[in-house]
Amino acid sequence: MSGLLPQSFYEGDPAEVARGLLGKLLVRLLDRCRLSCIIVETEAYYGPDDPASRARRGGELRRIMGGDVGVALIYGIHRQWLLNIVAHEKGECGAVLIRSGKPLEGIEIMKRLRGLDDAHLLASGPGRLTRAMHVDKSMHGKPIYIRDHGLWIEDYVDVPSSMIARSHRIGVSKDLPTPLRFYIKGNEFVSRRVRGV
DNA sequence: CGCCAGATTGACT
DNA sequence: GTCAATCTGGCGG
Repeated sequence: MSGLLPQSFYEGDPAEVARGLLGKLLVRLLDRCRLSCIIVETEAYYGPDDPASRARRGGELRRIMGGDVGVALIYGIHRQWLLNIVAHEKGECGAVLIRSGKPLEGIEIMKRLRGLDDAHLLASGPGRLTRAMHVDKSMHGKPIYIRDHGLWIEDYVDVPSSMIARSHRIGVSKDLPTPLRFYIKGNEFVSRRVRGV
């Protein structure tokens, strides 16, 4: 079997993990069918000091974001489920939002789940990606460094740093000074909600 | 207990 | 361009 990312992959600065996830394969097992997307866009979120982080509000999300790394954190907003992976250094708090993917396996199933034919719209956006891969709240809190829950991440390609661009996070009103969105330069499957990006 | 804001999407005046 | 749908947790805006 190919390279399942180990839990240790997610132990590190959220921005570094977010960069490292570009080019990896997000895999979903659904009724013995493999759905997968190449991750092309991510964002890093930190703890209570990050004004855009859900951890700022405390509660369950903060506990999960400060807990075991490599765990799925599913965040419901505006009728969408957003997929995050808990990632931080020891004793810290943070997560990586998976924003966009390029569909690779199970494309016909994804088209059915999305009710769309255009591959460029299947998983280009955090809410679109979760719908295309049938990820919902039932995945919340589940480790993704094992295959037991039907959702995991595998090695796929190495993306050289010259191919990685960064920008400010999309849709946040109070961002940190550091750009924390990472994406593959020029990739057609990156979501485009900001003019000129 | 109700209201508000927010890491979005897609349909429509 | 504009707006509504709908989930979560903090706060009384």
